[in-house]
Amino acid sequence: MQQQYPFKEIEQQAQQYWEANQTFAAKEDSKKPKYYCLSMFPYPSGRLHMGHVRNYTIGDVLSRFHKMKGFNVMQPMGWDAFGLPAENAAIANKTAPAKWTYENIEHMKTQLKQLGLGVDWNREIATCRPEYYKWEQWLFTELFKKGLIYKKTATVNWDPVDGTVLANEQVIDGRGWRSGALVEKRDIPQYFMKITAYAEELLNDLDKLDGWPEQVKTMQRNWIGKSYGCEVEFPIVGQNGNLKVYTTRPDTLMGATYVAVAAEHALATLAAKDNPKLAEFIAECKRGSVAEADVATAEKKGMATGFFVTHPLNGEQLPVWVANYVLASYGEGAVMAVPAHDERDFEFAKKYNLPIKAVIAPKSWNSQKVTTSYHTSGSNLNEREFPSIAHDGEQSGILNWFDWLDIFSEHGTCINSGKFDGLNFEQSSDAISSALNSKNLGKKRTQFRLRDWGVSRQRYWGCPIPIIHCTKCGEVPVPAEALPVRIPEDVTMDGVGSPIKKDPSFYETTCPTCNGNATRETDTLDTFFESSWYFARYASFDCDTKMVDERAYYWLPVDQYVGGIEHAILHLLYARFFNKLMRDVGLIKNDEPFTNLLTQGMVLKDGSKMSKSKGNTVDPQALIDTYGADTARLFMMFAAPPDQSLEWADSGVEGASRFLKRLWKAAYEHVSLGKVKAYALSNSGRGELTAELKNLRLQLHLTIEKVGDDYGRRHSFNTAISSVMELMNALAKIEATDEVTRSVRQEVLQNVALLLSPIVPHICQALWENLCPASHILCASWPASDKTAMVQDTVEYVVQVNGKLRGNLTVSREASKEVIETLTLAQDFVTKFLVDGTSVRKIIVVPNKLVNVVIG
RNA sequence: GCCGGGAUGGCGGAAUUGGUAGACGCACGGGACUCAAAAUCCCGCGUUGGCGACAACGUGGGGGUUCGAUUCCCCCUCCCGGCACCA
Repeated sequence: MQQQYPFKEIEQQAQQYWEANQTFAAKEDSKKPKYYCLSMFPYPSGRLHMGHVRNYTIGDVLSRFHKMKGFNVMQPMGWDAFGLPAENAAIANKTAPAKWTYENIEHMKTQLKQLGLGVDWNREIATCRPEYYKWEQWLFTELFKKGLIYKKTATVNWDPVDGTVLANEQVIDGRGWRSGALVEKRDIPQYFMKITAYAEELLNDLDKLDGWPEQVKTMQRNWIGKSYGCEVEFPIVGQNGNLKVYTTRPDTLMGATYVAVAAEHALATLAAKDNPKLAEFIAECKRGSVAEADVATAEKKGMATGFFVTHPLNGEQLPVWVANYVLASYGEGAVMAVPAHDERDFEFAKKYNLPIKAVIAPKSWNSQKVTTSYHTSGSNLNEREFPSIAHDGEQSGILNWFDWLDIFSEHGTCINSGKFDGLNFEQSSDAISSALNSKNLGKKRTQFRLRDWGVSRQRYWGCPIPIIHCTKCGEVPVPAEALPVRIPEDVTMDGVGSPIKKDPSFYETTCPTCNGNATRETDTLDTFFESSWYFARYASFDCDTKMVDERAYYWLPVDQYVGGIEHAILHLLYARFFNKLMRDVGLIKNDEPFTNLLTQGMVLKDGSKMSKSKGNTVDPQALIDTYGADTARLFMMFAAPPDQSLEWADSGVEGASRFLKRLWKAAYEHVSLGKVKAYALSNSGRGELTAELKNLRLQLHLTIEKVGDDYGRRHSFNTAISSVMELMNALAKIEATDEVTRSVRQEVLQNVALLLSPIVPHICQALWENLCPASHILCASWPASDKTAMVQDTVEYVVQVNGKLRGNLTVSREASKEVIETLTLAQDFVTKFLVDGTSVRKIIVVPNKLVNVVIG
């Protein structure tokens, strides 16, 4: 054994050993419980970043731990290889996106191998390979035939100067990132997947996902957004037909004072026909990005259309406005505005002097005497008198208008609503919807916020959409035997549009149905398409006859999925959707793809996400070169719990490296004294252990329990490491070299190697070779704790007086509550507080923990 | 704007079910070793007062529940992630 910790040598040897022995090659084996551990595959951006190191180390720790626990583990790896950055790099470097991508994959694969991941590289996939995307093209055609994919127009960001569609990311402050031109919204026909047909199941099945973080399930629930409301129709004055809106607050219908439609709404278009000012306003609304965050934070603007609608219940005529805060894509693209009970409507009404009419009061308010209708043009808006108002027992005569509003976006009791007065939310919703129903002007309806998934992209570096357009036969899916539709890889990118859109050899074809001249679809699929089913392909990575074969029955669902919290909604929802689609075409049997989910936090530097644009990246390669993979892995796992963001610190790496050096040194000094068998009770006939060694063994076996629990249940790798550090600190204090001490030291070191091997596998394998030359660490299983070593004779209690720590009390393990109370009251640090006629009011004893004496 | 998270010493974090706040590590200070430095080892290290024993304060801010709150409830501030074409 070398005296210095030779990390380079150790890591190379271990990695060669794993490769030569195919240590991590996964095989179906019904005798063992399977454990499919999947980390989100990387986009091959060029070099590994710290987020990758963190993600893949977490996955590797869990994989290796479960392997030791006797599971049949599969940990695969692949490449999410289509995407926008390849096109940008290709334009910048004048190379083909494919070449750039394949070179990046080669480089990053080398880097990943240096991390020492227990990955089955035989199963490697890259989504840009025809063997892979052939199958999603096949699924696309199947779903198209089933009617689960359809075409409709959708809005995109259009750069009028570059003549290209821009991603939301490429729109900066409403302008194209390259051209600087004002971006326009443009409607083009695109393919959509009917994810809304699965909305109910996607929502309900969240309840089955006990192994998912609650926050992720909540985000998905809110995203799917099932709401119970009412559709209301407002007859349009002087026109045939009604303006339909959807509302979750039918109880406020009597307070509606105007109706607002999106700029894209048909009524807006109609009104703009002979109203140039309105047409200009609509055009203005259509400038800027389509991203919801931009729309929602924009200043609220609107313009009257000149149309009026009739209130379905009270017959009042309400103006129709075009408003930029109404989303065309949600509900009906039109809303009834109730300024008194909706903050956005209120802000809008104030700005444009629209009436505000309060119709809901908190439950305990005296409704009859409340004056409720005001116009914002009044000069004394901010101080209104509301006579006889009692709010939850509190008397108040004057209310600020803004307080009034604050109170009233919640549910309450109807006021100023005629026959609905006095009804609560549920009652008035029922009564108002049935009133609408009887007039045939509305009904109850559930609504999802979730929209169908637009999968068309006007880009080159993606999977071609397998549709042929024939003037006679229409849209014809490419027959299975003609798949894949290959994306040509040898292209030049000029920055203006997609090369395949200008390449007749790609798009000119014949119709599979009538054999006449036809053209191929030149849009490609959203790259989320590829990442929505790769987890299933790993099980059947080499199957060339089916998308997935019966091996998927064995491996699926994924037992543990690990990836960034930023994927909490989109990727994870699409993958769940695809799992159900594949189930429904008979490929797999499970309902949900990922049984357990661990969402890792970001790696930050100076408080913000490491990114090239911010220039605050730390290259993991330098870290591995200087300190080795084990140090990199140890630091990553030690610096923060996996689900929290991790602040990068160079000095912390130094500390991790120091610990491994100390560990190596401790083993070296021990081994250089010669062989010794690990202490165990069965061969303990060497007399009583000293108290010191007994305590060390107690700590060892408590640590074994804690670390197993931290890995398996808590995923708390940082505390697992710190408890092993404490154990090593305790071991370092023992200097004796007699046979018994050495046997206990051997026991500790052997177990430390096992406990740490999921995190720092290379050094642990080398330590084991030296500690136990006859065996191999990969054959060793997870250690069991020795219960007899953990029996303690005494218990230490914390003693509080009035909740403040005042001392400690050591009692025998069997001491009764009464004995503990008596002993506590005999302590000086308790009695000194018993002065001036005070007495003991109460004694609280928390078994094995704490005594609190309440004195008063 | 909406949805979801987060905030604890100089720093990263610990406290697992309401029960010792600050484990473990970093940084820093002192000491040992050394001609010296690095490395290594030992000691100290929330704030304030005190020679000390000890005492008071202390988990983003304000309120509440409790014998006891970093933990539960209400309100607020700031930061992070997502918002459907970045992946």
